[in-house]
Amino acid sequence: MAESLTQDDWRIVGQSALFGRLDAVAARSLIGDDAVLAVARGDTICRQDEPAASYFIILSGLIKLFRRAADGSIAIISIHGPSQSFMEAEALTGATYSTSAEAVVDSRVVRIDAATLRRRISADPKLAMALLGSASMHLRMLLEQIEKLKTMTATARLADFILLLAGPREGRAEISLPYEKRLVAGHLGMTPESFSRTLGQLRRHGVHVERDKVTIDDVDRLRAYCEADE
Amino acid sequence: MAESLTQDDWRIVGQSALFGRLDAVAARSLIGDDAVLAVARGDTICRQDEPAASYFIILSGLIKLFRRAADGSIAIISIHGPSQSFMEAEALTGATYSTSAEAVVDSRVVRIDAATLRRRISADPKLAMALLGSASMHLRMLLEQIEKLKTMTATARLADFILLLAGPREGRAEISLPYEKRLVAGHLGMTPESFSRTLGQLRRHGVHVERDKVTIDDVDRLRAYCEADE
DNA sequence: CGACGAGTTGACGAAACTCAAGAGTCGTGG
DNA sequence: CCACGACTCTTGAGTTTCGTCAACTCGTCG
Repeated sequence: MAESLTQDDWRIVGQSALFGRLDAVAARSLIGDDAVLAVARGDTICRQDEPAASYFIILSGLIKLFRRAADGSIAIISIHGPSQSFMEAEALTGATYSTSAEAVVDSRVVRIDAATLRRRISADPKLAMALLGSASMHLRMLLEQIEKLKTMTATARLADFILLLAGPREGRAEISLPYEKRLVAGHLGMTPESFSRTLGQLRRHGVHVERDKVTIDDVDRLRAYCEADE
Repeated sequence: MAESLTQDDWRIVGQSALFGRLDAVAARSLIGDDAVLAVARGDTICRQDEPAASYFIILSGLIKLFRRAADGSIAIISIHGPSQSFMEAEALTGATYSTSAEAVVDSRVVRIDAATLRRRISADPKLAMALLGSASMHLRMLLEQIEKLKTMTATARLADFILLLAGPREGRAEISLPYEKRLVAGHLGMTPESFSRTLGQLRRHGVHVERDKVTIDDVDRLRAYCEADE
C-alpha cells in the first residue's frame, strides 16, 4: 500500500499550488518516504466529519469530493486531478473533514501529515502563504459553483461545462468526457436522466454526442447561447 | 466618512474569528485610527473583479456578498453581521475580489489594509493560523450551501433556514426575519414569489407568518419534516 | 449465455419561474 | 394631514423545467 515517490511524482507535487513556490528541500522535508497511497476505484480516502489528520495531493487518477446530506442523498462538490490538493484547510485548522473523498478511477495520492505541517508553518511564512493561496483558490471555485447553481438552468450549466472542457478553442471542437456521465451529472447538480435529455437538447445548438465523445460544431455559437440562455 | 474605533468597536473586533486569538496590541497595530467606514443602506463596499486592497470586519449592520453572472442576474452568496470578516483570503493573496459587497442596512465596517497584513504575517505565524482558520470556516459555509442547493428542495431549504434562526430551541418558537424577504429569497436561491408561496405552504407544518414575525408551533416537527422532506 | 451496470427514453407529476395585477407600507412633499 | 409615488410583498394564471418511476438497450465481464 505505502510506497515512496518516483521522480515523476516529485515533478507533479512541484506543480501543485501548495508546493509550487516552495523549494524542493522544504517539500521533501514535509513528505515522508512512505507517503504514497495507492487507491482503487471506489476506495474511500477520507470521510466527512472524521478528524482531519492529513491532507492530500493527487499524483494520478481522479478523486471526487462529496457530502452526504441528512436524508442520505449525496452532493458531489468537486472532482480533482493530478497535482491538485485537497483537505489542506481542514487538516491545518485541526477540524474535521468537511467532505468525503473517493477515488473515481484507480489513483495514487500523497498523504501529508497535518501535525508536521502545523509545526513547519510557524517557521516558514512562505508555507503559510502557499496554504492561504490554495484555500483562496478553493473558495473561488466554490463561489463560482454557487453562482452557477443559483443563476443558470441545468442546460446552461451543462453547456458551460462542455465549454470548460473545450477550453479556449474556436470553431469546431471534439472532446471526450473526463469521467462517467452519472458523475458529470452529479457534479452539475442534476440526475443522470436529466443529463441525458439535456445533452440531447444541446444538439439544437450544434453539440453531438457519441459514447463519451462530444463534438461542438461552433464553440462561439454555444458560448453565445450559454451567456444569453434563451 | 472615516472615524476611529470606539471601545465597543474594539470589543466586536476582538470577537471576530480573525482577532479572537490575537492579543489586543497586535490587533491595534493592524488597524489604523481612521479605519472605520460608515456605509448607508445600498452602498457598495467593494466590487467583484477589482484588485483586493483591503479586507473588512463588520462592526454593526448587515453586509451582503453577491456575484453578478454573465447574463446580468445576481447570485447572493452570503449575508454577514457584526464581528464577521470578509474578503480576507482575496486581500491576502493579492487577488481580485471574488464577490461584490453591499450594505443591506446602514452599517459600520473596519477596513484593514492588505499590504500591512501581508508584512505582518511573515513575523507572526499566529496571524497566519487565524487567517487560515477564517478561510477554512468560509469554505465550510460554502460547502454546506452547495450541499443544500443540490440536495434539498426550495421548501426544505426555507424550513432549514427558519430552523437556523430558531436555534437549539424546542417546542414553540417565535422569531423575526433578520432582513427583507426578497433578500432571504435570494440567499436561498429562489425568487421572491416562490419564497412567499413556499412560506405559505409551511403553514401545513406549523409555521405561521405575520409581517416579519415567524411562529413555529413545534420546532421538532418542522425539523423532522426538513430532514425527511416528504 | 446471463447478470450487471451505465445510459437512454418515455410518461407523468411536482416544483419553480415568469408575467401580471393587486394590497399594504413607508417616506416625502405639498 | 393627506396625497402621491416608490417599494415590498402577495396572489393568480400559465408555462417550463426537472425529478421520479419504469422499461428498454447496450456493452462488459464472468
